[in-house]
Amino acid sequence: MQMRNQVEWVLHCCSLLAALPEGGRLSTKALADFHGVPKEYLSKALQSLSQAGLVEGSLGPSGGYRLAKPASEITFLDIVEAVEGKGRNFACTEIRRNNPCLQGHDPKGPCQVARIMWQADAAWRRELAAVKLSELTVTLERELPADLQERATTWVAARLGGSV
Amino acid sequence: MQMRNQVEWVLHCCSLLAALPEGGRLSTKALADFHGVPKEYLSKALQSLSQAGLVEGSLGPSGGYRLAKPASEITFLDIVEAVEGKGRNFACTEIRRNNPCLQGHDPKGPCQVARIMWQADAAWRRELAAVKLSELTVTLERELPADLQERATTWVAARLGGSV
DNA sequence: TCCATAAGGATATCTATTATCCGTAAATGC
DNA sequence: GCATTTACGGATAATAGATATCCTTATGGA
Ligand code: SF4
Ligand code: SF4
Repeated sequence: MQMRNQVEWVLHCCSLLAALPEGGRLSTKALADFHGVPKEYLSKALQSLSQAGLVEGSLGPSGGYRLAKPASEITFLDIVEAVEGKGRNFACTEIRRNNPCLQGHDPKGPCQVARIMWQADAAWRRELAAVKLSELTVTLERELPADLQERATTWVAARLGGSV
Repeated sequence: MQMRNQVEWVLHCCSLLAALPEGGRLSTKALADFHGVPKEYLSKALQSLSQAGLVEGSLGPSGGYRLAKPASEITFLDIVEAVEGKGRNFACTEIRRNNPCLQGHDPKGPCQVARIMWQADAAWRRELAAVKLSELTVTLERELPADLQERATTWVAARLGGSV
């Protein structure tokens, strides 16, 4: 039971987008190069973010992605669910209905087993919902020594799109 | 990101084993029939439980499984981890090392992103660890009307192994 | 007009889950 | 002893899901 790699990718991407100057954008290509992941596949993940209303894509040269709302209004849960889906991590396949000696019984609603598993799932989501993207101030970049941090900034600046 | 079906299966199996009379056992076949799942594959899951020290198997006719310790000393987390593994649900693939403009930097330890994801994972496990198998008193069976509950009891009794 | 880009459909590749099969060894009853 | 029943483990097949690539379309900017 492991999350997709896309989750790690988009978290890094969002962290980068959040650090962009006002009005700036980054293209899929730039994001893919920066993180060393396949561009086409990352594109799918970014489209998921876009459909979830977390980022906005724009076309044409100097196009690319930017956050669709302030980083303080985006939570980790938003990002994770955009890529991973909102489905619970415990799926009940209703095996109780297969029971040979209980045919004819039509149980209504989930049982205690499912309730407990879903409660744990809810705790996980609650934890993620409590962290805003804007709180991710100590990102990959910020944890770097100053010189490397600047190198990254100029690398990004050289590829900036949008109306900066 | 979904858990295996085996998790649902073994939770039901443990619930059944916990309700067994002292010294009683149930074979893989009985457990598979009761839940309507493939016997051979369920067997793998039960072997996982056995290796985790949660249940004890015994050979020969009237053999089968029983809990290896009191239901009050087994948590949901024990059961889930036995089948699903102890690995975290967020795997860091260290994509930060792919970064073209940060070569030569050797980051030590996980970043803030990973820490947050792992914290949520920990919350999920904490929730599961807080529920003992013995607290699962309102199980599938107990939520049934009395007549069906008795039918299930006799069905199980007819297949009981061990020294009852 | 031309190019760079997001978006989405189709499809291939790879990996993990699900499932089945068979052989071995131990316990039970005869 | 002997046949039967069972857990256990290895090998393998079938299926679903994640990963990755390719191609087409529409749009915005120069
Ligand atoms: S008894 Fe609970 S876990 Fe089992 S199939 Fe029904 S709802 Fe799902
Ligand atoms: S920066 Fe964090 S999430 Fe990204 S690769 Fe490193 S440890 Fe993993």
